[in-house]
Amino acid sequence: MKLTATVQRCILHWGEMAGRWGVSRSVAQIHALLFLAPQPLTADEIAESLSVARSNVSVSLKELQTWDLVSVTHVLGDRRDYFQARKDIWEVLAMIMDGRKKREIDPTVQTLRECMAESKRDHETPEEVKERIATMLEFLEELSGWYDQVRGMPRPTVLKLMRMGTKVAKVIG
Amino acid sequence: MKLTATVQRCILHWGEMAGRWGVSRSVAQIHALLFLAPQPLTADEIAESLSVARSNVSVSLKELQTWDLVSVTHVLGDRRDYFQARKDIWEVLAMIMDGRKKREIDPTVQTLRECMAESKRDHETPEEVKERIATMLEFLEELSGWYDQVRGMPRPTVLKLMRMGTKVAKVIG
DNA sequence: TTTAAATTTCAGTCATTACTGAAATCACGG
DNA sequence: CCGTGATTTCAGTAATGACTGAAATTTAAA
Repeated sequence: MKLTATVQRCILHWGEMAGRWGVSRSVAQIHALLFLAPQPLTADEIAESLSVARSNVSVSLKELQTWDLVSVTHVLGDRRDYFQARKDIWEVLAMIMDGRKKREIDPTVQTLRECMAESKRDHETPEEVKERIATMLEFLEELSGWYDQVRGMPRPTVLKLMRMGTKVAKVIG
Repeated sequence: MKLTATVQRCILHWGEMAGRWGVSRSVAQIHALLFLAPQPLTADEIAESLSVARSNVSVSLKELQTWDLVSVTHVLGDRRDYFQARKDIWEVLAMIMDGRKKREIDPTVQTLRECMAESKRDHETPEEVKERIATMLEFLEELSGWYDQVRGMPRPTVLKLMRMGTKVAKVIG
């Protein structure tokens, strides 16, 4: 499948951003391709379009599926898997945020809890330091709880809140 | 400087998270150390505490300063630089979010704008695809603007909003 | 059950990034 | 402006992570 210049540019940029986003270049490029593609693509088509090894595509698609960003479909009379990406950009962001929270925040909260417990019978560590750890743990837990609450809201509500911007602050005084 | 077991544990965890956060292990460890340290430290103390090369500390501290997470102080009659980290966890998060926005979102908005402009005189790319790019650009711009608004609010207001949780939605109907 | 297409696994290679240590530079006191 | 201590630069090396391609496995039609 030949890609148009505009599409290529997007895919390449996505790939360049990959490092900063904590995924490999291939994963990002494949996601960009599937996100833009009008119809689902087979793994072979993806490999050819992006000039990467077929096996690389396989692994990358697995990762995109663990992020819940890509799913598999089939066409009648064709044994091959067809892959498609979530097209709703809002959902895409939500999936990425969920993933980041799970991978970046949750393990840290876990570790900090253990550190707190451990520090109970630890008489070397200065109180000040223990307190700093405690504060940080509280903060992360509060943030985490807040995120879950917002995630639980219906999307139009969140959008409305966002669109009100600073006005919300005035309304609630 | 000898580190207590609890402190060590925190620093090591921070280091392990580093990859996912898009910084090097050293940068993360140094940040953790300075964040927990009761008083500012010299580069040499840091290098020794963490067993990393002095030059590595130098480079890492530079990076932490570009993130506005670490600053330099001095003590009278001592030519050495003393480094301290922001202790306010809220501020720390804000700095990290600012940095991520600047490095991850802003360049993407920029590129998408260019793609849009380019796609005007591009007759190969299907309308559907162009539209998808446009939608994503709009979304990122809206998100970006919203973030700036919230960043501009006084901290107590944001905290109040967060603590209200889902109640906000009910208040504004 | 056989066969062939489709997919995945994995060991090895390649590329990238992080880190070290020596040498160069800077900054200040004398 | 010389000398000493502090800091930075940078070339080389080490460590890490990504990618390839061949072999193994799975899947389903015949």
